[in-house]
Amino acid sequence: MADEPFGVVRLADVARRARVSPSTASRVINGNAKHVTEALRTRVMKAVEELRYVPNAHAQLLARPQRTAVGVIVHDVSDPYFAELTRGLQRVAADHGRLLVICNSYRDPVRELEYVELLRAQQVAAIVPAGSGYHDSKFTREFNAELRAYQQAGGRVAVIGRHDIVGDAVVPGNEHGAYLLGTELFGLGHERVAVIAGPRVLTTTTDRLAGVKRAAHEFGRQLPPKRIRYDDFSRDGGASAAIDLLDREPGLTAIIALNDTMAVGALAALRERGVAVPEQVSVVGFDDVPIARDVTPALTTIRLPLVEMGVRAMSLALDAPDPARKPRAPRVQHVAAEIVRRASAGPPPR
Amino acid sequence: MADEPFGVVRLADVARRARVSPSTASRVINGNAKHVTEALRTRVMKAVEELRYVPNAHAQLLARPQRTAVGVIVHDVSDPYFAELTRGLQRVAADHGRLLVICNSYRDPVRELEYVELLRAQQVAAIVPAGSGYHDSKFTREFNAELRAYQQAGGRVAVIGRHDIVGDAVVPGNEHGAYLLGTELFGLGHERVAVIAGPRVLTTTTDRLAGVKRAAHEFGRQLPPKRIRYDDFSRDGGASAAIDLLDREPGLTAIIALNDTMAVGALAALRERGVAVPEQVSVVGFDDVPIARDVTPALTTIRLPLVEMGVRAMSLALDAPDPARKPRAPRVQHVAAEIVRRASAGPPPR
DNA sequence: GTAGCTTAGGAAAGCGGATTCCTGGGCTAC
DNA sequence: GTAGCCCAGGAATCCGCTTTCCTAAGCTAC
Repeated sequence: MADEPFGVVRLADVARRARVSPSTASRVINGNAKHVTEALRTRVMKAVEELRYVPNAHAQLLARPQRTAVGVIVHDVSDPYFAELTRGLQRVAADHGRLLVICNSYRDPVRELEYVELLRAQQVAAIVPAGSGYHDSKFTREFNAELRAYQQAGGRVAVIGRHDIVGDAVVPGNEHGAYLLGTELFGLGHERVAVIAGPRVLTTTTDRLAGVKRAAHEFGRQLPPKRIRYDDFSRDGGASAAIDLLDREPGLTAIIALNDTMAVGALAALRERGVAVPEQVSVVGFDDVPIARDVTPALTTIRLPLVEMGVRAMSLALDAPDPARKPRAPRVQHVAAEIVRRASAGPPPR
Repeated sequence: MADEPFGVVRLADVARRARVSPSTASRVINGNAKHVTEALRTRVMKAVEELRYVPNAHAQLLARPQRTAVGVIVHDVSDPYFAELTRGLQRVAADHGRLLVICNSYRDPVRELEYVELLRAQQVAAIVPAGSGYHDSKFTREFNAELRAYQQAGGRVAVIGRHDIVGDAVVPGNEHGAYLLGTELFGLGHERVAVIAGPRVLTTTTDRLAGVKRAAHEFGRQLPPKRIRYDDFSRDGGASAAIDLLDREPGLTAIIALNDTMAVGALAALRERGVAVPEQVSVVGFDDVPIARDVTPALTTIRLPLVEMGVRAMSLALDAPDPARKPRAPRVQHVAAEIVRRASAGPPPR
């Protein structure tokens, strides 16, 4: 601790202080100390200690191309859906001794593209694009081209929740989950059921909507456009959509929110209006985010094993694929959606 | 698009394809194209396009030491407290064109130390340790030494919510906020007030506890150890602490949870037990996390402007300090805590 | 026509480390 | 006593890119 170092400490500084060559210092630091005497060894370690030397990761990566980080591109980590997903991703990454770089695209396709480039530039070992795809074929093509170039160079790709993108994939049962929601509500006898949907451009919206429509169809019911409201996948989006829907058609008896965050917003809006849930209007969500059970009434929703999905995706990304497989054949894992019945849905008022 | 490239594409490949020297290619790509003819320029751009070339960031950083990323070390991004903080950090980082690397320490001091080393190795421009400090002087010393070495090398450090660490700081009014909580409850006439606290080793716990004690003292009340329960800063921690407290002393009339997540857990536990909030027992939280207003009853809590705190910290980290200042004098910004009265606290039952 | 500039663009020198290739000293073995 | 080995540890090369340095071609001006 004697003399405080100034400026960046480099390997050469350590070597000089230990009075050895950089080669020797490097060997000691990297554990390839087979050919180094104990005396030199300790001298080097002491120097490292005193100078608080940390090797320059960039130089290391250049010299020995060994990719250490992995990247995930999510819409927004502070959204509980992605927070849970990330937790699973992180766990596996950590188990593999990998650093997880988290990128928030805020649902901006351009930013998503930029992040792929950035992660590519960082030489990450794997990229995990998580979250909905976009109905935008130009973008999708671009995105795929970028990803393919990355794979070409040895990068691994595992996608969560998209089906339009190259690479291994973990695909949640969006359509099926929404179908379950529909059958639940129609089964309870609801006739005027409205849907609070996320942005139109997102494939998640489309997929889930399709599930609801299938259920409606099966029950011989309609889901006219006026009963569908598109808004942000956010609490406030859910709230304003609910208000809007109710203003247009006060006779509604059930609302299907296409994610929990929106459902929470809807709940808040209804409470403010003095509409009793589920006595007057039933509300259901999707995702089974942690807070779903803590709002009042507790949310009937579709459980997606979010952490598990993250775990699986990162495993796909990091476990080398079976070399016997056709390299171009991506592995796809479907995860089942199941309904969680809580207090927010009941029979329609009569 | 003609021939698919194979393997990693390097600058040399681009240069070869464009039939120019690597120097020229580099100049074009970096915009230093002053000395390059339009003809060559377009040829290079075309090659970049076709090959989907992305420069190796590590090589770039080595050649032109220009730090581009910033790192934040949080306990857990999926905790809403840190999610909000991160959102603020991210916003400013993005405005500065910086990539934000998020590291989850899961409240493990050792991991925190490792992450500092890792971020140092990555040559990040700034490190933002966010979240509580630890009562562990050996660790604190180590952590500081590591951080100081980083600063020595030109790195910037901005801390959120710790006071025992070098660098600029954003310090929330933990003690004051808790004091407000105390005065609120004692002011309402509660006498048997219990506290659900986070882990003992965290300075945040100590600070907030101190605030409650000050309020108690001011009101001539006691806060005996049996009314303090230490547990994880998590929903389940809050739930089990609440149960425990109530089992020991059924006559409690108010519970102060030292963060919202624990408060939500407490609320759930009480609901399960059939204890009415706030009629029988008042519950208050701390942080004003987004869900605080969506649980029932809506949580009376202490607002910390979390996003704002993130913004400020990252600004401190990225805006060069006034060169006139003494370099060793850290800038400290205090952020005020204010009480948000909602439905979960009321007068004690009589 | 030649001296003196300017400028496009190629060659080469690092950036910080890992690693391969050597060198020379200490052995063993005949 | 010397040839042949082994091994510790130093010298040199390379990773991919940026940038400085330099060369030579194209100008202007006298």
